[in-house]
Amino acid sequence: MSLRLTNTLTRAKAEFVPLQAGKVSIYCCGVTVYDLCHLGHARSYIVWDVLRRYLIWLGYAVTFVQNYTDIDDKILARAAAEGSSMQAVSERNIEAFVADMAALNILPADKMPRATRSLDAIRALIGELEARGAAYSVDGDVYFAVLKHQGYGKLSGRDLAEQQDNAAGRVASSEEARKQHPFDFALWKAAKAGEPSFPSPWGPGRPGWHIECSAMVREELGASIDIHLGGADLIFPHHDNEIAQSEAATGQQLARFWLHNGMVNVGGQKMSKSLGNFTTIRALLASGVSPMTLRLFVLQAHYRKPLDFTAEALEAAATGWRGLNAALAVGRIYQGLLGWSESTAGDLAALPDELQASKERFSAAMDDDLNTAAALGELFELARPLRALANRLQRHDIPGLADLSLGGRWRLLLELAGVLGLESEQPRLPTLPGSSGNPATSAGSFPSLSETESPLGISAQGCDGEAIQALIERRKAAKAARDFATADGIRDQLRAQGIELIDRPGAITDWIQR
RNA sequence: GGCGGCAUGGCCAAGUGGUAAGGCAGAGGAUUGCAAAUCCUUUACCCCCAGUUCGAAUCUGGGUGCCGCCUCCA
Repeated sequence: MSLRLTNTLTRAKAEFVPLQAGKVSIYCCGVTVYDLCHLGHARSYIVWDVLRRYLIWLGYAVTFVQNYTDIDDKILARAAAEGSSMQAVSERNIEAFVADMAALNILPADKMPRATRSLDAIRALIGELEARGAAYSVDGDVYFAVLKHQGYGKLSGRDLAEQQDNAAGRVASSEEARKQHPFDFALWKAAKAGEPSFPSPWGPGRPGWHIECSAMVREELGASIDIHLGGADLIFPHHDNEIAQSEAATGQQLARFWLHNGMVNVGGQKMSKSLGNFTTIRALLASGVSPMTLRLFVLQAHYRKPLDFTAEALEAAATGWRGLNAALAVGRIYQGLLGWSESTAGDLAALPDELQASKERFSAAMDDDLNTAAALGELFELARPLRALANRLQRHDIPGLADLSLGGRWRLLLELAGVLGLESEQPRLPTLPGSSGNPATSAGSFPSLSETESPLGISAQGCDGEAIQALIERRKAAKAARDFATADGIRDQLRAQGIELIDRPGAITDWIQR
């Protein structure tokens, strides 16, 4: 088995072979930091995070570089609107980006260059292009001459001659007059009055959008890299321009593999700022959607296809994640009872045939152009017996020998889920009226099972377990009196607060936080 | 107009020549005072037409519908 990826450059799946054995260099187009990230960004960076995790799992040493575009018209506009500076807007949104990515369990890039800190490399690259005759300057602007570059548009499949007519009229006429060809694009823009600018051989100004990526790739990873990532909306013109700039300067192929993710749609239309149909990552998380639910939602579709964002689909992902989470968490919650730990529960080097086959199906799915939907199917299959075990333990059934032998399955599930960046989440803390608990003390500990506390151990974790227990006692009394209306009322009341009561034999009632 | 992509059960979504994964929702059963959870069982002539083939959701041709890019965009 070997990893095969769809390469936009050839529009075909091809076996992935890195330039240097055992090493993979990846450049991922980052965000323009003029605003918060939305679900479209989340999808893109989740799937590329999975690509990266899978390559690491396969044993590659991966170097992952992702840029911040912190010079841009929109950032300037935002700064002007709020009376601050380009730098202030950028810093704020970079901070938000880092927090959002961390919340989604996306591994931070190895290097995160910024346009404002890469100006030397940018100016040097523009200078080279000019010297080679691939670029020309007009009144402080510098443009790339697309006609001078053999094969311009090869990524998007655009033909300059055919495209010329369509492009005419789409560009501001004043700018068009200065260009030799309508598709020529700015490498350097002369400063306008009142805007921040940087010195250059062509006069004060700032870099065009595309050039920063070419410069950063070369500076951080070299002339030729293994994989270049981005959203499908970047194919043209951004990536075509990037290829033209880099290859005109170095004479080498910029990237061997170009991977592009599909868009997130809302009501069949692309989520975008201009349509106003976007949901920011933090708004979604603040609404109670868990990060892992979002990952599951994204990974249940193939990365190249459009993904429709609906409340229903998200709800389905949330329910699905709850089941998967139960299986992932069982070994940790009942560690004392089962004697499992992540390092000792079963030998992953000598898996029984059934689990070995499962692992191979997972790999085969991932090898096939990151078929995460199929890989997830395998995870759910692995999880089923573990969910059943979790349920029995929740009801205080004593685990038998067959249950204990599920340790290897649990560890395998943990490992494969980890490749997708799915990790079991601790139950969220209940918030009860009058609760004065201190959530800060609750992290990380899962008490072992006992007769006097909830099996999930939440009663000891900073919420008002006594209040809940008192209600449970009242309900128990009501049930004994066959006053089910009162009993159900208490259960409904707690449910509204996110507490689920579970009756089990012996007139014992457990509760867990949803 | 040019380039590219997609159409699979109520919803989401895998599946690229051999009689349709998985998730959600639904139905029946076990369990339950009722729930919740769990377990078992169960729900598809794969947009249309024609063709290739012993055999097609999967290949070819033609339709129809939808989406993305061609301006900033993950």
